[in-house]
Amino acid sequence: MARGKVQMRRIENPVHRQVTFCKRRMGLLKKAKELSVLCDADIGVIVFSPHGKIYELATNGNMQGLIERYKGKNLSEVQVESNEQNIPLVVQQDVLFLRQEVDLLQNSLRHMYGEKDINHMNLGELQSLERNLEAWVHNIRTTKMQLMSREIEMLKNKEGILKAANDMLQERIIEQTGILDVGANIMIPQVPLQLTTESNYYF
Amino acid sequence: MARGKVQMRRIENPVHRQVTFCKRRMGLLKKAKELSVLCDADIGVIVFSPHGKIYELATNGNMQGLIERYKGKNLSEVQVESNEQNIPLVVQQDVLFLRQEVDLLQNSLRHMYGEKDINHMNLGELQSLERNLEAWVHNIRTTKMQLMSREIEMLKNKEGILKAANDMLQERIIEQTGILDVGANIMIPQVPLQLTTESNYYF
DNA sequence: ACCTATTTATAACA
DNA sequence: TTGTTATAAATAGGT
Repeated sequence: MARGKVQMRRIENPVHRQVTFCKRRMGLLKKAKELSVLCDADIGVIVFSPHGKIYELATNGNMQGLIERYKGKNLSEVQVESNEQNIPLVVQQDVLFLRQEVDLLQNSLRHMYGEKDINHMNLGELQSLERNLEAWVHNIRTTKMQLMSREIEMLKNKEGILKAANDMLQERIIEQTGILDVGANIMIPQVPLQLTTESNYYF
Repeated sequence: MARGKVQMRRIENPVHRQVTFCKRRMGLLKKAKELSVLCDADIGVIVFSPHGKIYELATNGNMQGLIERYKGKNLSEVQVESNEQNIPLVVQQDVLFLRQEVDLLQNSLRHMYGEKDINHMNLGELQSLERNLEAWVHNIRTTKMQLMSREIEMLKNKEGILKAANDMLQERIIEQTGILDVGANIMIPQVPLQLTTESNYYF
């Protein structure tokens, strides 16, 4: 499609084929995601490479569910009321809980992708979602702090190195000129130990 | 992609959305076919329209086979689990399936922001993500508050109705028995105006 | 992986 | 829907 039109048949050169596979595969998945977001559609893409490797995309975050939906089949219904005697209560509760969790997460994913409204979620769902997001925000803050600590360390190192270099240069100038007060204007300003303006941007 | 760049979010105008869905869907399937031919890959694409209509492409001509192949590569690892004697196999399978689904969805949520792991994001990206999540949490809290206000209103109404009914019943009893102190035990307890225990669960 | 000359896809409009 | 066209995106071939 560029630097020359390509014929629609198998690319015989294995190197070219591999490169094209990689590039076009990424393009295909990108297009699928875009279609999903723009038009509020659920899309699943499965790609088997010639060597059997699998690449996949499920815009609702879960290929299994998509396949089930495609096949029009559902999980077996666990009849809580009628089967109580056969199935331990804990297991029933597990199933119910997991189903709720799946619904919640799918709802969340849909909202994130499609900007759908929260107004269709009930209080329990909102509560759970809020907890998840807060945990997520906490993780992000932790990661940010780690990154910033590293940045601060790095800046301190730089400062030390520059100061040493500066000292050295001053001495050399003194040696060469014999005039003492020249060095005063070259000194690095002594700022108190604090975050740089750039670092503060990230808060 | 033409006559103006488009933002990557749900197209609100339903006509535009439908047109774009039609065009991009065709584009996506074309790209999938091309990748399949050029690079000798097997590809399956499933598209659910917002109204549940299914569009599909299986380059080997058989979606079922593609799905079986996909499942075969994925499910074999997970099957090893403890067998509890009393629980029907279908239920065990349901639990396994749901657990897998939850994992996948959680993973998706976690990795959704640009498909990046938090640990590989830079400060700017983290900052942006944090802001987005905080906005989301804020929306959720607002929605929760609205829901709860409605619930409180409803409960107040209920209280009023019950109290009126109670008053009526008391009067009737007084009329019928002529004994005044019977009604005292039927009175609704006068709780201060506050959230119910059930409502407090949601904080 | 990164770069661009070209080819393709497609948004807006009719 | 379908067609047209100006423009955005994807990407083939090369580095």
